[in-house]
Amino acid sequence: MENVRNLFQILARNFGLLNEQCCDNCCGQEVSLVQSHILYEINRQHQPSMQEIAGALGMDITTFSRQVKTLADKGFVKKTPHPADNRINILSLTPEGLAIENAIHLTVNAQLHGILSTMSEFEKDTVIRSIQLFNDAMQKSDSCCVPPK
Amino acid sequence: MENVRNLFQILARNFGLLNEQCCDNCCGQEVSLVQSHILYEINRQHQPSMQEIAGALGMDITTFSRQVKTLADKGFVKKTPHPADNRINILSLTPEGLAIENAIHLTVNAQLHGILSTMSEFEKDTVIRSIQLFNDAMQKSDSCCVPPK
DNA sequence: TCAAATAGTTGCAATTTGCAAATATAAGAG
DNA sequence: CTCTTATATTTGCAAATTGCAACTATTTGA
Repeated sequence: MENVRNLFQILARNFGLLNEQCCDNCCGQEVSLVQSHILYEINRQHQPSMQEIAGALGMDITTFSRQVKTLADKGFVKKTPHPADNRINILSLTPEGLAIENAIHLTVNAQLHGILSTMSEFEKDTVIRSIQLFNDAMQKSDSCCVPPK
Repeated sequence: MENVRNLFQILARNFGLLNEQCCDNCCGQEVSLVQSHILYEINRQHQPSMQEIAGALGMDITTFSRQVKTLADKGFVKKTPHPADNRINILSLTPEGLAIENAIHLTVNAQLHGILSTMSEFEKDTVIRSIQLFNDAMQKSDSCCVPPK
């Protein structure tokens, strides 16, 4: 009841390790862990700008700019000028980028399901619903998870 | 039921942001995020060696060695040669290191409780129990969360 | 007693990071 | 319409982080 931090710290660490390993396994030296986060978020959003993705990930925009350039050079991400505002670049995944994102997604998802498979149906449902609940609560709380300005 | 990855990806990301912000807020330029992870794990284990902490965090031992040196130079971590084996260094927090770790712990814990406070008692309990359950399942699963050899 | 194993540290060289300053474009005031 | 200001993104640069290979120091075991 008290030590909530421990739970989340360990969870986040373990998921991070799993994520990193999966990333290594499915896409070899193709993309780094942070780059995989970028692919993930571009895929998730609808015609996002650089700012939007960088903001969602809490990344410094200059660091982000360079990482996107790397991904674009590798042919995984495409930058399209916004039709109504040339300052803005719309980001999208190329077919190759999408393939990598999908590979990572399937691998991570399979690992997670493997872990959940040790539980009863009821427990599994409860765990999933709980995390959903917590994510929603986090989203609503503006005191946190808002990247610094 | 299907898309478990999304849930964990977002959870881990948001907790990461929260963790980072807390770290900035309580200890200013004192320690970086990775260094805070090191303090956390040293505090958690009982007379740990370098290998044990680096292993738990999935960090490369050489990177870890340098980070520990930085922390030792700052006076937050102490390295004590193992009495029975001089190759091994036992790591421990200095009072200053412990103070920082405690400050981070309290801040993160408070934030998390703030988020949980928007839920009913029942929901709160369920969420906490669920994460406990999942962490245990992860620990048992040897297919993941085992840093690459 | 000496060859292998183990713990940890350094020498690089590449990558990543973020602040400050620059560029490019758009929007608004007059 | 023109000039100031705001917004989006990129670069310069210098510091911090990373990891592989090689090295040192100790211990273990044949």
